[in-house]
Amino acid sequence: MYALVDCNNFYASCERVFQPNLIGKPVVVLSNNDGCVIARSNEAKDLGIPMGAPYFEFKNLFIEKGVHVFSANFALYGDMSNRVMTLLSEYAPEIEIYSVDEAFLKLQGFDHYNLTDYGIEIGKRVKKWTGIPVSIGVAPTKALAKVANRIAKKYPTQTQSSYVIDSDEKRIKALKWLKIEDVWGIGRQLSKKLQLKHVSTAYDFTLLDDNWVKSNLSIVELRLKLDLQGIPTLGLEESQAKKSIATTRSFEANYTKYEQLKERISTFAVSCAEKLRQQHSRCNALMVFIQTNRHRSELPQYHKSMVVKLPYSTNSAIELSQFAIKALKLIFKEGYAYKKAGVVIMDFTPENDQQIAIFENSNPKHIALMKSMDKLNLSIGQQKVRLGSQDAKRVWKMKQENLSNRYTTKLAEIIVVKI
DNA sequence: TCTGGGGTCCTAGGACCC
DNA sequence: TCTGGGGTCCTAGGACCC
Repeated sequence: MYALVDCNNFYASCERVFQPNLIGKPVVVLSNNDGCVIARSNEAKDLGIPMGAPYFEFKNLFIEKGVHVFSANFALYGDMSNRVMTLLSEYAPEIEIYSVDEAFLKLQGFDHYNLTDYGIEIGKRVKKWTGIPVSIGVAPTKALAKVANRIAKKYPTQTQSSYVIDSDEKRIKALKWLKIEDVWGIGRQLSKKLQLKHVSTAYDFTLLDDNWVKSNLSIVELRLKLDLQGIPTLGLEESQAKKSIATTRSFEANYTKYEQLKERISTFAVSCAEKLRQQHSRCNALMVFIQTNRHRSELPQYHKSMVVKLPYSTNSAIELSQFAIKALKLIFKEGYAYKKAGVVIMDFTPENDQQIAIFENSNPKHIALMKSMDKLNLSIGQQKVRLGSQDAKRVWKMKQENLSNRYTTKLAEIIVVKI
């Protein structure tokens, strides 16, 4: 059996751990730049606030309804996530951390356990030790565990939020209840396509012909279908090194000058390089993109990206920044108001089996230099040591008007309890 | 005025090989 | 007049997830 443990309204719940007076009240968390809503407490959902709601459109409603608003505090959420995952890994021999707020546990050798009770026990422990409420779905396959989790979330009883699908009757009942567009792996396009075939529930989907699914949709949907039928097809995935790493941002204002974008692109490349060194890889290609504001269709639009194959593999911030700027130079056009840009690095090779190129190689001196840079930034603060091409005067700032403290990762911001 | 960020996988089609 | 068959690799674009 697989258990899917999912934190309820994760970011909103993280904020509530440190402001328990907000329990029972509507809470939302905003994206970077305080752009749009990315997490909502149940009370906020009940007010009809949709996922992705633009803050500026909903600001008045928030004030009127007393919604508590937070800017995204990813340092806090990341740390809280680690705490939850560490705890969960004690409850099963194998665990797949599926996202920041979700994990699959493989419950092998639990034949004599009451899995509903086991789920409740996990939930209680996580709540008590981290303050985060979770829902738990248990079933013979991953896709069905997702379904069970939805039921646990939707119908929590007073003290528990755990549901087990352990018979075919329960499986069919659950699948008949679940709308096709709510199935894990069926997004907007696929559900539209399926509805044309008169598939409106997950159960209808499992009745389709395998060949039809494979040839009209794809192998992915066929695997999903089998998994929903109770035939384990999706296994636990091992955590592996990333295949691409991205740093992209929307800007608070529009940028029209090349120099402004150059600074941003350089900083993004430096940030990618740092993440790359953390996983001990080098990259062999990078992509740079710039784009205007797609929400301003009355303005001239321009989207452009460029992939650069590197002449040698590297994880040096200096070299990646240089290549990224070269690419930017080629795609930048005057006369547009740029709103967003990013750098994506890909095609990784391990740090320590570097191919020596014939003509050009990564500067070997950068290895020691990057080590020092990482060490300094780790001890004195992020981005304290920067390249000359980066924001020397710290002009660039993200809009974060309602940022909470980094309670768990910054000593100066630790929670104070008055007794 | 103001609309996020970071990933994965699959498919189709083109280029190329013998 | 007549123009094969079987592969691999790469890329762009699209779909999905959180």
